[in-house]
Amino acid sequence: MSPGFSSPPNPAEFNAQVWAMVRKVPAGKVATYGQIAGLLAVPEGMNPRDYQAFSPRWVGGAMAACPEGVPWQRIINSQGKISPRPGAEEQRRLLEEEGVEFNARDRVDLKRYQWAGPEQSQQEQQASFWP
DNA sequence: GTTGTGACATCGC
DNA sequence: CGCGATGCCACAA
Repeated sequence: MSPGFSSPPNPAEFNAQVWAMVRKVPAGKVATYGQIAGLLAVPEGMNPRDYQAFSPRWVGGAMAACPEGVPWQRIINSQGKISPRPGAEEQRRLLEEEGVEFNARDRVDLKRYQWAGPEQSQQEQQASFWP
């Protein structure tokens, strides 16, 4: 089910921000939960340290309810692997179609495929596409 | 009221 | 570099 791990102050709004950020991730790139959480603004009145500690879970919770149109497949954990969940194979297949290479251990090289950020997303798209 | 668990992150070996 | 184990909060049984 959706545990919702510690609901953020405004779950609906937080989820919307997460989805918006995920939509900015270009094809062929991947982002980690913590990265997405870090790109989002910290809710007021909340200790950044706590936010950093739990926001990744909230991102996960948001992905659990991700609507259509959101490239949820590009969001993986900091280890560069797909979290063990039903549909993981589907996710991996989709990423491979986008050009993301998987290691022999079902792992992605984050140094190479991790999303640089929302500012450089446009450059990434129109600039050099990998050989 | 208590126990277990979760689309993660980080530290240690 | 890779893999295993631990911790955080809140909510469900």
